[in-house]
Amino acid sequence: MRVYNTLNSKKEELSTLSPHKVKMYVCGPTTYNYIHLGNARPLVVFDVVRRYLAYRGYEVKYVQNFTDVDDKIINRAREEGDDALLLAERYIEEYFKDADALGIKRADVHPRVSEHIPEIIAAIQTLQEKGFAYEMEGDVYYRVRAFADYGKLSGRSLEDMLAGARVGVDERKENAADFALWKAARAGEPSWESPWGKGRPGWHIECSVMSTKYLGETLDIHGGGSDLIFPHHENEIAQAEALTGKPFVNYWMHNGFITVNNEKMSKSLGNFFILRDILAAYPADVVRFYLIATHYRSPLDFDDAKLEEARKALGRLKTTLLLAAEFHDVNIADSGEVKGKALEFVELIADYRKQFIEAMDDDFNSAKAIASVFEISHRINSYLALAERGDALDQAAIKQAVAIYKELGDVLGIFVEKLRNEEAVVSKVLEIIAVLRQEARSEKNFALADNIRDFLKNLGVSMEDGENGSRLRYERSPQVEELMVYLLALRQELKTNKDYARADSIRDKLKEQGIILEDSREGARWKFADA
RNA sequence: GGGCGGGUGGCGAAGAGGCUAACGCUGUGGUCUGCAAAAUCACCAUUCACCGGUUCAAAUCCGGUCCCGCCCUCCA
Repeated sequence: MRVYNTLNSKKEELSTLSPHKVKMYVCGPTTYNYIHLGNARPLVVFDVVRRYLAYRGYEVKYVQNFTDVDDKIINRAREEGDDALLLAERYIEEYFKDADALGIKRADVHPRVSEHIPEIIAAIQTLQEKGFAYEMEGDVYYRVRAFADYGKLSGRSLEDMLAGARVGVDERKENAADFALWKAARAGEPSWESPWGKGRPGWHIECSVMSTKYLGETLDIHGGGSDLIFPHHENEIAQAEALTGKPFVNYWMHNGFITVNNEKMSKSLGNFFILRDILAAYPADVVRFYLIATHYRSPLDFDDAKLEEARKALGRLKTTLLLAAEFHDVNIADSGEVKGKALEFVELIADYRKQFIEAMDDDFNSAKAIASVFEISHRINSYLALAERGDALDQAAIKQAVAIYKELGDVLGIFVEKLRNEEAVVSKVLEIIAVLRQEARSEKNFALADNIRDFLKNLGVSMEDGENGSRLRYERSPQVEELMVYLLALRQELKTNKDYARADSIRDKLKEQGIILEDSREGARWKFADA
């Protein structure tokens, strides 16, 4: 398994500290707002990395922090007249809603800065004792000159940096590149007692302290967006390695940015899209698919058309699941064995799984891996087109192929059922049925009208005809499934009677409500348009 | 100014010395179908920003040119 390591700009064979175990840390968000799409990329990317490592037999310990003490949070809280820590807490909760929707597995530990102040103070003290830090009027700075390897991650020398550094240099610092470990408290800010007086931690120290606390002095993998390479990760290395004298991280992984019109999506440019808004318009698995259909290190340009394309592509993959489920017949005994043509087919699918693994083994190339998933989808569809529903061999072959297909889909996390409001759907479908009956009545097609009323009655839905149409009352809400089964059967009857106008009208009305009907030789199937 | 990364069909996107340059979207034609959709079959880059070089062999390596993005300031 090979991993691209930012430390030396090469793909390297993954060799973990302990066999079959991975210690992994990913920089989490500063929680002063809802996360935007750019924040979502590393979440999804490293979630896939984590799932894939687990799939390959690694036991992964995954830590992701929350920066809940920071200038941004303090400013935001001040604007809103809120308490900084409470505000941060609130957005942590919102963060989890988004992450859960995207199918991101929770980290084993989600440490927060505010809960690690003593450890951070102790670390700064140690740095000071070792000569890597100095205090200036309640502020503590890291002495970059003292760390010989400074710049090894970002590939720049201290001299390079000084040439460019001219923005707001604090004259008190020994060196322009020195960065804050501890900031003296200003009025109205959250602060903690320390040997340097009241204050709070600088941004970079938290990650060094919390990652090593939960994962040990050396980590296998540390991930984050590539905008963190400098200065954040460079500083993390300087701090952690000065503290422990050991290598901090063996593999540094960085994801590329999301751009809008080829400009980086960022909070400061203001061209960002709140994930919550995107999720209101597109299912989470589509967003997830969009994010991993491109290699994680490549830039990814965002616009609606891209999501639309992802929706269609993923829809194709899901159709295969639907077709296979339709084909599956519980009444046919499955010997579990396949031979002949069926065996060849299953072997072909297994071969694509091998290709999938090869792609993912090569620096988590999910874009390439997805190609194998499409191949499998395609092969299953083709096989299905010729398969016999009553054939035990075909049943077994499809079952095995689909198992592989789902297995790979789950590694990527792209086959997620959308949670939906069942009641809302039911009332929409009921409405359609009611209108249908109304039309039948006005056309004096009482046989059909009564048929509908009887069906509803059996479900516990009563229909009371009044002057202005009919009123629906029901004690318990019927299932979408049973309504659809009925509606489809009814429509089939209409089709048999060549009443195409009415049959098409049903299809159109359902489509308006986000339900797609597709006729096939065996009958009709239905699905949600956004599933 | 310094440090990175990139330019592949109509679009998105893999490929990093040698199989017909994956895969998806779009488009075209056929099958299926009452129609639609879905599925299926077939077609759609002699060519990988440009110029030169290395090699039996280059989209892939080397040199140069032209564009584009990112970092050097909070940012995933």
